[in-house]
Amino acid sequence: MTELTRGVIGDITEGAHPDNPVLQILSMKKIPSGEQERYRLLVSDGQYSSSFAMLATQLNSKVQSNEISNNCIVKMVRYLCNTVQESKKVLIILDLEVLKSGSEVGHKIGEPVNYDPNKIRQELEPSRQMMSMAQPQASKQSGGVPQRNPLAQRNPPNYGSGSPSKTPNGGRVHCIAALSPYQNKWTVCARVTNKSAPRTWSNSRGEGKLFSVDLIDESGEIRATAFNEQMDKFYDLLEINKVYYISGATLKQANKQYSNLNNEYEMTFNRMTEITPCHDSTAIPMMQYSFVSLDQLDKVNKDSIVDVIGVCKDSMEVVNINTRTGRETKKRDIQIVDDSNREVRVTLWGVSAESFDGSQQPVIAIKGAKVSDYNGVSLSLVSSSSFQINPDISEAHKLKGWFDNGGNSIDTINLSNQRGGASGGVGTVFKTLGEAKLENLGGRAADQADYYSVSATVSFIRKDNCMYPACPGEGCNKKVLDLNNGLYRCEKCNREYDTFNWRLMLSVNLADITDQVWVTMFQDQAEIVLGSTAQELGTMKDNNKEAFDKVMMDAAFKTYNFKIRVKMETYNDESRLKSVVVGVTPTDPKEYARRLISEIKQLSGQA
DNA sequence: CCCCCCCC
Repeated sequence: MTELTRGVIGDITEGAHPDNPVLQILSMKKIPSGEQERYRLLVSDGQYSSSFAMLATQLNSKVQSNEISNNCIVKMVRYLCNTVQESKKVLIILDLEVLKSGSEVGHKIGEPVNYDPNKIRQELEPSRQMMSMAQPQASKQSGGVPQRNPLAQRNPPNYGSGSPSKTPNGGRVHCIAALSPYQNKWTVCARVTNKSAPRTWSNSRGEGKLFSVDLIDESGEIRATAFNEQMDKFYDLLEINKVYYISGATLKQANKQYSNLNNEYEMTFNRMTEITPCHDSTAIPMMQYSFVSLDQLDKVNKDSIVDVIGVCKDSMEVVNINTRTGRETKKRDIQIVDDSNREVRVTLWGVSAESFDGSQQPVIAIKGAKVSDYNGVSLSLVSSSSFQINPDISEAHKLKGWFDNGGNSIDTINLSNQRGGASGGVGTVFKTLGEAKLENLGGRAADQADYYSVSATVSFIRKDNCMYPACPGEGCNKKVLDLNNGLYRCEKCNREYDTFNWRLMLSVNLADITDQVWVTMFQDQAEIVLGSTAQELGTMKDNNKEAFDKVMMDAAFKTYNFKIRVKMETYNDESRLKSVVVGVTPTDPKEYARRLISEIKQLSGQA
């Protein structure tokens, strides 16, 4: 039978820090606090009950998954007790193990009395007992009366693992998790885990420069930003991996769209802010992650920021990329896999891309990757992201063990199915034409393309102007002018040729059961749909109109999987969505039926 | 007070 650590709530509020105390969670309350929800818990040690406990936000998922529920018995593996508002105690549970589920226990154990530090401890009876499932022999040795854990009081009070509890001025160190805009006198002791490059901005509200850092302590994490003068003051002082006392910054609601740090607030340094290095800091953790298992990524919204960990199964070469804004940069795609048997593509940029070495198939832990819907799901690092190679954390060791013991040869599902993964075909997410219109694909921003795949039928092909004589110059393909003297002039190459190539630029209407759309198909795709080469068609067009018309006729009412790029394009101040087919394969009826079945299962909740 | 973050 699982026993509670009787009386331990009193011990903890008095400053003790026993290892692995066992409590029962009597009830939970969601605290309304902005976007980041928090749970306050009514806990019992069998003797006392108190609602002073809060769940660290990284454990919220255990409530949502019902692993933590009313009446469950938990062992507090990591916790800390802080004083807020002069004398109020708050217990923050950083990590716990559920020993017995709420449904297994089913009721409140004993008759705990509400703990009031000023009253109850004086009336305390002497036999406070430690009983735990983990130490049955301890209770036997002491003649059936379990003793308190002898290690219980060795740790210093308040901070579990010896983090500084005093500031250099002798004040108390606050924990990051307890910071809020409603508290104005505080000092935290925090490690910098990430530091951005300096950046400037200029918009209608003004211009300036800034940089930001991610700060963590044992209780939690927070982002801090320094603008203008504060950037000049603190940029060189704050170094990654070093620890600082920080006080007097502004706290405001964090915009979760741009961060996945587990904090509903973020910090802005101001002219009152003081930052001094801390040299007594071994216990401040190095990094805090909230990993999302790869099999959960398809449930995450596009553009979300997530932490992931995986084994780098495959690493592509570095390639040069020209961005839309004309800048040149480098990228490297890697493929990471985890023990949910999923793999996903991750894109690294710039220096990270160049220096990354995937040859030893390392574990990579990524903080703050951005979720993209390209080819299903893929991830991309952004400037606020960071990653660690083979970090010394349990998740990494667990994954490496899984990978080396068979995980590396498992047939995984590739969420970024560009390499012949589970769903095959032309890649990207399948939608109906109706869905593509409804989701406003391509309409989010100028010059921003969206891709989707659709199984659709060719309903009409425009014959007029469907092909043109093109420049035979290597990779040119521009339209040439027939000089009617056997020469053809290309304006782009600024020269005449004695020959030209036929190029197709086909305007095609596609239909499925939901809608229709006009798309453009260039050479390669048009040749597949027409079943003839551009050269053959060019000859027919000039010499055998009947054969040409027959090709066009025969091409209609055939069904393909089209991969379509949608983009907003503007001509003469008029914007319209333009759809270009970038891939065509015949629809395989078996694969199509399988996809429909899987969609039906998902819609009916069976998947 | 930023929040752009790239390519297929």
